[in-house]
Amino acid sequence: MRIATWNVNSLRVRLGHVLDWLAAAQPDALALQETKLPDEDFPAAAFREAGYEVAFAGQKTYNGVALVSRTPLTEILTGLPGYPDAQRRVLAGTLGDVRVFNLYVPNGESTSSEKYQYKLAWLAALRAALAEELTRHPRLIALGDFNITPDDRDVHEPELWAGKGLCSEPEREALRRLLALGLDDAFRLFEQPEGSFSWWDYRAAAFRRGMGLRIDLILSSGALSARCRSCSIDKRPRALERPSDHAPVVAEFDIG
DNA sequence: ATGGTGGCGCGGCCA
Repeated sequence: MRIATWNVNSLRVRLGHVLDWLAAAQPDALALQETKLPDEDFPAAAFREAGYEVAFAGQKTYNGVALVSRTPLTEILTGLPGYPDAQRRVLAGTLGDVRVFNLYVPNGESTSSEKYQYKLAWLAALRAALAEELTRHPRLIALGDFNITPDDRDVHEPELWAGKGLCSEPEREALRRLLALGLDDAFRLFEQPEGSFSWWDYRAAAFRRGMGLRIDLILSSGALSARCRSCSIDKRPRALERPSDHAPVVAEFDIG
């Protein structure tokens, strides 16, 4: 199974890029974040014509997540159980015997922001939800825009980012607590080039200058990590005209 | 250079 995640920063603007990428990369499933579309505007027909089923949980202007997959998802869940939230950030479903969680973790802004407290509370609720799901689904993948750099290898200039939002110790600790449930950062199961990032600010020519962060992650439960054959970032779409500020991340698992 | 760019949607928020 080939599965990918991509924060597209408006599916309306990026639909062409996404369809082109699906045709080229041929994933079995793709998790999208920041679709920024109400459900009535979701371009389901375009995906079906490309041979993909769709599930989505969107809203106007902000947030919004979707899963496109070769076979339809079952047991679809939106949101985190016990954590009422108007922001559409979670969409889970089952493919075969694999439970898939598509996540758009709150950005958190700066560490002094109210949004940062929301982010940490949200991550605690996510941890509880994943812990419960893992009791029933030993094969689980949680992927998406985590808005957290796991460690300083994932930061272009760690001294500049030290302690700041996306790189602060409480956020990294929250991520480690997710991993402690029995999940692996699939990217780090393999040797990777230095300076591997998945997001580059639109400003200051950050992509051209290689100034990015790795905040888009694919976490796999141990049962799947043992079958993970590769995990990589596809930077090519970030170099297109009018790109998303994120690149897709892809993992391949020997299952099925 | 305490800025810069982009999406949404038309002023200001969010990333």
